[in-house]
Amino acid sequence: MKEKIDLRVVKTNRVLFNALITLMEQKDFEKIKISDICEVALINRSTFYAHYENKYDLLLAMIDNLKQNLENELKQNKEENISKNYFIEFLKILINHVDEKRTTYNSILQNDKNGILIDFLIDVSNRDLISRLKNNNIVKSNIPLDIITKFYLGGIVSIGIDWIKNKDKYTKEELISYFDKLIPDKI
Amino acid sequence: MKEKIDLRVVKTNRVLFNALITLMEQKDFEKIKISDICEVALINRSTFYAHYENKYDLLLAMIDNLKQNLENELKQNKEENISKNYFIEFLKILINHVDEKRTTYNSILQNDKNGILIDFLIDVSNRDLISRLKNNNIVKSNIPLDIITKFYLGGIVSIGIDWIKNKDKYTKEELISYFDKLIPDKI
DNA sequence: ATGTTTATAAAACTTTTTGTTTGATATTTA
DNA sequence: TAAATATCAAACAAAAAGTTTTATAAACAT
Repeated sequence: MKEKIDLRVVKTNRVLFNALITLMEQKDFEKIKISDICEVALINRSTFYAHYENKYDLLLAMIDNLKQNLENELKQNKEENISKNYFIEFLKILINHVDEKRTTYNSILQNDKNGILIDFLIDVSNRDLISRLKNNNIVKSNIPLDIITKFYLGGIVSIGIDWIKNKDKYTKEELISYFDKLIPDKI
Repeated sequence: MKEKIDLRVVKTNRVLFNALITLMEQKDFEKIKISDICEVALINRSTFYAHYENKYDLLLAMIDNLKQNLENELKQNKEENISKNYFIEFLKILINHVDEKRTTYNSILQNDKNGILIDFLIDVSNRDLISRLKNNNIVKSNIPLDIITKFYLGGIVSIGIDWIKNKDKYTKEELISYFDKLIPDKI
């Protein structure tokens, strides 16, 4: 039941993905025209429409493709390497994967709306968080302070997003108590 | 030097913000037309262009407005309340703020591209992370497991994004060592 | 190697959406 | 109440999206 994909289709997908990445490095996703993509990809606009409904559709396909690549790399490693320290092993592969496709990931991250939210949270909460972490082991480690704050604020935002999207999963009080436990206090 | 803003402008901004939020709850930002926004806001399209260049411009203004609200609330509390536990105090205000504007924040988060990346990272790394956290104090606390993983993966993504955007700030090896220190291992 | 299938290109076209301009009207400010 | 100016209405131009048709070329199957 394996469906063979026409070589031409594979090729078209590749040039479309590459064109999108190239353009996303240059400008906002919003401002990219389908005709731009086709021009860079050197394909006809009607061919684009034969494959995708719009540019967002194309973006999702490209991201899905990335995910498949990563999953393959992880799978391959699992078979070869039988290390005890799974998580560090996982991180290494992940980081290499992202490093190799850095421009792609960067272009995806470049124009996002969440990032704006996170940035303003960092902006607004930095001082209070640092005051909590002060005199703590973490701060005494040789990790740069801005890395530490990014880490904990990233965690907060991540749970916060979950809380926003799932209103009745837990109360505000529970949320606070989770943060209180997860973020190290003075010792 | 205070510039007074015409009441009509204030009103127009408000209806535009509200219209955008309403529409973002219903569909992708990509698919929202400026004419949609104006229709919902009950203003003329030429009025829109008198204030904003495009819908992304409007979105940024709306988010900036949110930020100002939050900052005011924080400032007000700082003056009134002189508690020792600054960070928990901060979190309470933040959470109340987000809770009150939940639909707004939700609509912003609904259609983002980073979220897709984070989701697939969660998808792909869950098992390995849990295996690391197992037999650890954190997992033994009464925090739900999916909250814990969201927290640490959020932290990882947050630093990861920083690393992607600032190529030469630190090496892959340093990155790994940061994660190794920040994420609790078996005790 | 050859006939068949099918993806792509080309071009012309319709529709949608954007963005601009004008002058009249209504609202705010002082 | 007068002056200033934001909004509206309507018509317009231009850009981009999306569709359709036919011809061509590339990949596939046998």
